[in-house]
Amino acid sequence: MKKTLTFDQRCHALLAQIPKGRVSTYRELAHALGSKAYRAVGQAMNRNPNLMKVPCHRVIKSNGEIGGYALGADKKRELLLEEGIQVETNGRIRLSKYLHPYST
DNA sequence: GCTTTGACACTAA
DNA sequence: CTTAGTGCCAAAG
Repeated sequence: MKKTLTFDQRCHALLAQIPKGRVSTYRELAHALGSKAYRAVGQAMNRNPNLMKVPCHRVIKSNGEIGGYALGADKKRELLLEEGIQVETNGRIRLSKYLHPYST
């Protein structure tokens, strides 16, 4: 039995901690892992970890923009609205209000 | 084991 | 505000 958890897997783990109606950013996520692999974090999502298991749609850019999504950024925006997350007319999200604070 | 690929971040102009 | 360029890291080829 080995863990050898890949960077991606660790991202999924943190992602799973994000409650509904809350979001996180690629930067925060990477920072929580003690890395600056902002890009790698996104990679983990794009590789479709488990859309049913990991709330990939709750991860946005550090500047508040929606960012991308494997199923389309538009779809992602819908999901976020479903979560009760308001999106500014400029297509941005107020991080100061929805950003999930990690325990670490 | 080096090269390519990205759902990003940051700075400068 | 936008555009362009550079830096960053891990996974896949």
